[in-house]
Amino acid sequence: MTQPAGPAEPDTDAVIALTGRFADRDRWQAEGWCRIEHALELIGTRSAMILMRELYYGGRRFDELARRTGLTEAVAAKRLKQLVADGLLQRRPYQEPGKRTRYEYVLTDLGRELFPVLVALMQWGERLGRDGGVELVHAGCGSPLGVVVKCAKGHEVALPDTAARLVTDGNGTDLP
Amino acid sequence: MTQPAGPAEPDTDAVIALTGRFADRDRWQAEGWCRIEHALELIGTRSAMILMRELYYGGRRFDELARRTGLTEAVAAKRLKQLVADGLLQRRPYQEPGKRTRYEYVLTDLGRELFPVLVALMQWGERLGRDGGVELVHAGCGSPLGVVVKCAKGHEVALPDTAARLVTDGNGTDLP
DNA sequence: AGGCTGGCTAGTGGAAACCATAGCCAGAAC
DNA sequence: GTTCTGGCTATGGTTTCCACTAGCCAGCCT
Repeated sequence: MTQPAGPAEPDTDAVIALTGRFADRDRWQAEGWCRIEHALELIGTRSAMILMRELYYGGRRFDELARRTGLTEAVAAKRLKQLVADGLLQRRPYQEPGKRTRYEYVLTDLGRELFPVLVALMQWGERLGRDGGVELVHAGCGSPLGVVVKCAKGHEVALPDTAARLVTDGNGTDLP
Repeated sequence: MTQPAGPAEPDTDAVIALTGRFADRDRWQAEGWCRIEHALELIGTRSAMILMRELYYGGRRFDELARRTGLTEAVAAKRLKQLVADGLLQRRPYQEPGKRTRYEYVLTDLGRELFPVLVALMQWGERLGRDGGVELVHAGCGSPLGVVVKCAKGHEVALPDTAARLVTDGNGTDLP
């Protein structure tokens, strides 16, 4: 009667195994230390993410970006300015013949490296089962794109039994 | 004189190549169709994302989740309720001996499948170069985790020259 | 019976995100 | 010059996010 659901479902343990100084969860906290939080400070808004999407699709010019994301020009201007300041985009002058100089927004290396995040989000969004939608496929073979979790040595980390260990960066700073 | 920056930097073309009916960008729009937008409706807030992080670290109980994310209990309660309603988490009763029945939050399959998104965000967050931070490593070999963009047939898609084609889902619905 | 504790809920308030509308400015076109 | 256009900026409003404080309720402990 207690824990009726106990053995019925496979015990969904933590995906990330904690070892070493991280084993005792009462003695550390990820808040403020987490790289996810750092990332979200830059691209944590819907407008930032869908502007990046539009840039991956090849959008460059201001009014086109605003129109195709459905954002108002005010929001688009503010967010683009922030993305440039944060180094994801570069504002670059261009000039069509017989036109005045204008500016376009192009991805920097940092911006281009966000691609796996977008792909991962798309892949997960597909799981939600809403119909319609746009899907990315590999240009070479035509089959859909996704992301795979791997370690630096190339070992693929399977999802159901993903295990990991936490480390700080090299400089031995103490945990908060 | 025109396009002074033209050949200087490698032309940062669209990461995603558009072909077929998508080639003419004026004739379609991703707005409302994009799976990224669908995904962001569920996990587009900072609180949702860091609660998921805490669940991956093994957090389960309400006050622990609230405390370790740094969220207020009010926000944590609201967001957890939403995550349960959206199917990322499951609210499950448990009872420690001599205590009353309580509820814990555990990841569902849908929630567990979000893991690549978190890893991708962490990987990108590392690029931001803030010092400190928590990093995930492969439990087996100890080297850091990341994500790799791959197609369903297993071809790895290199970042600098990622190419893709857009498709609708099978049912041939027309584009907006 | 009264207190304590875990797990919330309610009220308030500030800040940020977003939308809508309107206006501004530089410079090519006329 | 005047107009037109692309690329913004400004103003005002609604909604959402989040923090802070306070309180509630179930049920175990005494």
